[in-house]
Amino acid sequence: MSESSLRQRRDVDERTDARAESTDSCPECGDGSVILDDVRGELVCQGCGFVLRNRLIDPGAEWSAFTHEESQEKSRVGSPMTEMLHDKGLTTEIHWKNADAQGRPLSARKQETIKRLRTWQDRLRISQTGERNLQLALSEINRMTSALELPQQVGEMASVIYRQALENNLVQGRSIEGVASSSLYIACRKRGLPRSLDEFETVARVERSEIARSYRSLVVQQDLEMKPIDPKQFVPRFCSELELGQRVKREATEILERSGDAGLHSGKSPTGLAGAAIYLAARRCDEELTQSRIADVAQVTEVTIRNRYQEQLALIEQS
DNA sequence: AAATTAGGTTACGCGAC
DNA sequence: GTCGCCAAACCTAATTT
Repeated sequence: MSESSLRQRRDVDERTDARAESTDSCPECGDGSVILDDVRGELVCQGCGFVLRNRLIDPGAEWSAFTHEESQEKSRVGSPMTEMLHDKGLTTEIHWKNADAQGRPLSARKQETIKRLRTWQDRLRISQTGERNLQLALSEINRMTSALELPQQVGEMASVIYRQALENNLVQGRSIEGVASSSLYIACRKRGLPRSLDEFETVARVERSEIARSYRSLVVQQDLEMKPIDPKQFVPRFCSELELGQRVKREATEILERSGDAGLHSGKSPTGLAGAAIYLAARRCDEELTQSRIADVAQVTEVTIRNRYQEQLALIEQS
């Protein structure tokens, strides 16, 4: 028996849940000789051949390592799959640097070879129709995700939305950047981390109206049911930008809760509503906050803050 | 700083073509 | 599809409290 099969045997023993199953007795013939066939991924009875479970997925690494170096050496695992690269990060990367894996420079002859390989690699990767389109869109999504300081997950989601739009020929006739922007905009809202169109405009390469237009068509054509933005979702972000306490945050959320129930929200800009609620909450909590500062953060004018503030104040006071 | 006011801009829905 | 129009929300800017 070779060394590697010895190691495999030990791996099986280390999989505690698998071992627990393997000590169970077979429901068919009644004796206790159920074993794990880790090549086929099945639990089988040695006596009668009955398969208890198949298609088991081994959640562990397929090798064992006891030191960090060993783990580095044995790992054949690459980067995780990501939606944010047009090939989901699965094709080969050829580094731009003319050096081998140890960092030594390549000979002139080798450099020529690598250069040719790079050319072919690029052609292979981008050749199919639509791929160029996708690549541009995804790098755009990637860029804006970082610029807006959004978690990677949101970018991944936006990429999925964009792929679907592309499949359904919705990108035709409008700009790639526009559809990419609105994909991210939709992903933000779906994840409950809304960014206003104004914020998008500052990082996008297209106008606000264009983002809005492709947003509309995406929502309508793809049957993405979008609920209107809940102003409450802006509260945590605005409060932390203004370094306001937890009390203000809670109070503001409650105010929005109530003004929403009273039907004060329809048609009004959610950032304005959130801003006014925070302003009102800060006053009630005796925290320092001018209209001009909150207007700045919420990206509406002081006038809007005032108007919403008055409405909310009237509602709070009558109770 | 906050409020008030006036006048201009914009996005949106709707119907006509 | 797009043109034209409307009403509401918001904006800017000037002025007052």
